[in-house]
Order: sequence, then structure tokens, then C-alpha cells
Amino acid sequence: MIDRTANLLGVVGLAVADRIEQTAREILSHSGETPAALVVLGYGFGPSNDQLRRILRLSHPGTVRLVDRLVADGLLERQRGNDKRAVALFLTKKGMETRHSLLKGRLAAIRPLLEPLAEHEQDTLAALLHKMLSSMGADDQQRCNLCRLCDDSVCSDCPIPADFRGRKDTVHS
Amino acid sequence: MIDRTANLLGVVGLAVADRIEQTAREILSHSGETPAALVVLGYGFGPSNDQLRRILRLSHPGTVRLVDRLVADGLLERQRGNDKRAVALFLTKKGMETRHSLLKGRLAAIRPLLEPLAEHEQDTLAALLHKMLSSMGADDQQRCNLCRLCDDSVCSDCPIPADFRGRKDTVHS
DNA sequence: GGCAATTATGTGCGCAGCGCACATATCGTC
DNA sequence: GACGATATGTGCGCTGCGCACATAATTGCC
Repeated sequence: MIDRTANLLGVVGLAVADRIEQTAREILSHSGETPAALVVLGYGFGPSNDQLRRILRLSHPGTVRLVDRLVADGLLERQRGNDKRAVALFLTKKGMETRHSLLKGRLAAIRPLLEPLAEHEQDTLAALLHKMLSSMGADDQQRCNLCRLCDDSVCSDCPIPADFRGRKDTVHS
Repeated sequence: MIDRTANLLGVVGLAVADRIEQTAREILSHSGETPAALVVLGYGFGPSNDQLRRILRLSHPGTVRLVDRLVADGLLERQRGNDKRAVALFLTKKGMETRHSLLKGRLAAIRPLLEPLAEHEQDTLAALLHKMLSSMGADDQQRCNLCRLCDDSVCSDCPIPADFRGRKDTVHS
């Protein structure tokens, strides 16, 4: 019985991921972890290349090239951090705008799946999802990775409070 | 309020897709739509290259190369169909076995997300997911695409009965 | 029956995203 | 001040995919 539920969840999960990816491709013309990077960088705490790498679970060279792409598009700036080895990554104004429409598009892509549900059903679903999520990610890294496309402007009572925004020391090696 | 729910669903959907993809990579050593192809081909109705293409939403050359990969791995056989232009694709025994462990791994990857829920909560979730899905895919093509990783051995009361298994004429242009 | 339009397949080519191995610059510690 | 650890960047190749094109079989129409 749990397998039937798992299967349904698999189908819905795939549908959700498909829709998010499609929207991102339309807005950003880059795929893979690039949209996630834009969202994460948008918290504005100026992460290093290496911090970003850990959140996105990419290799180091992959992250460097990803940053290259965003810089080339004028969405991101490499600034010098206090540690002169590390760069501090900040979105440009254009980058913030793109991030905004990315998150907006993401919600718009998911919303149609919820609309067949009555309001009280939506609330029930939210409670169940909340419960599922709150039992997930053990450490901060996993939580950050889970939330890499999360829209914190609509996320109240976050079930996985990794809360790396504004802090530099939350993501450990 | 619906946006908060949509956001939660987005996070869970991403988590589900991540987990499925990771499992598939471990079992198959091929990524992209390759695992989905294995599942679809496993229904054994001997689809043509073109039918497969439409279900997976790939380009034609992409599909040819995908089939090449599976053939090279000894998972798939190209047989001649009645229409001598078209090939008829059938999984080998090894292909069926791989497909089996793929689907098994998929459920195993999703199940942990459900375990924090009590049984009656799982039932509620299943009902909600069922309702969401039954209002989706308008035509057969969309349904087939949605179900491209579906495990029909545990899927009772399918909300999106595309049911292309065994038929050759279900997937239209 | 014959010939054009359609359908199905396969190939050359290039691109995007990513990882491995390696080189280089800075920091911390003894 | 020297040496290991940390952070970044580069050369190279692989994988999955799409575009443009070429080829074989089928269908339809006269």
C-alpha cells in the first residue's frame, strides 16, 4: 500500500520537476544547476565559490564554469572577499530581476497542479508536505540543497530551517 | 496561501526527482531519459523509435542515440517490424532485469519520504495526489510522458490511464 | 502501374553542462 | 619563514542532446 503511494508521489514529483525545469529554461536559457545557483546567490550573503559548490553539490570546476556563465550573462559579479583567496559572489541588478522572474515562474508552473484541490484539501496537503520535509535533511548541507530553488518570500514556518542567508559559517565542509 | 503550498510541493518534488535520478544513475550508469526509456520499453509492445520519441519528448536523433546506448549495453534489441521502415524495440532479458531493479530502486528511494507519516496520513496523501493527477494530462501523449517512470506493478486505480501497453496505436502524432 | 508526398530511420556536426587532473595563489600554524 | 591546508582557475574529455541532412519504405493519387 505504501508502494502505491510512493509511486503516485514519484509521478507527481517528476511532473513538478519537469515543469520547474521547463520554466527555468524559458527564462534563463541555461539549464542544470544554473537556476538553483541564481536563487541561492540571491540571498545576498556573498558566498564563495566553494560554499556555492557545497550547496549545489557540484564539483569545483563545474561551479567555476557555472559562475563564468552567470558573469558572462551579466547576472553575477565576482568581488574580492576578506580572504583574498576566495571570491564573494553577488548578483547584479539584472541578476536579481532574473531571479525574481525565475521564482515567479516556478510558482506559476506548480500552481496548476494544486488548483483541482479544494482549499481545505490544499491545507491538508501543505500540512503533510510540511511533515514530510521536517523529517528530512539531517544536516545543514542537505537542507540547503533541498531548498536550492525555494522561494523564501512565500515560505512561512519553514520545515527545514537551514537559514544560511546572512551567515557565512553555516555551510561546513 | 496557495503559494506557500506550491512552494512546499516544489521542494518535495525536487527532492523526489533528485532521489530518483540518483538511484537511476547508480543502477544504469546512464542518465537523462535513458531510465525512462527502459521503463517504457519494458511494457513489451515493441514500440518504434518514433513512438518512443514522442513518449519521452526527445528529438529523433536523440532517441536514436539513446537506443544505440541501450543496444550497446545489451539491454535492448532492434527487431524488424511489419512496417519495414520502422524498428520494433524489445528489451533483452538483461534489459528486463535492469528495468526491474530500476523500478525497485525508485520506490526504495521515495519510500523514506513517506515513512514519517502515519498510515492514515499516507492514505490521505495518496488520495490528494490521485486527485491532482487525474486532472492533469489532457491527451494520451502527456499521460504517457508523465508515467514514463511509473511502476505499473504497484499502480492500482491509475489516475491517468494512458494505458499504451500492448497497443500500438495509442500514441498519435 | 508509376510517381510524388509522407513517414521512419540513421549520420555528421556542434553545443551545453559537468567531472578529473593539474597548476596557482593565499591563509594558518609551527 | 617554511609547509600543509584551503580556494580558485584551466586543459581536457565525456555524456546527453538538437539541428540539418541523407536514405529507405509506405501511402496516396492519377
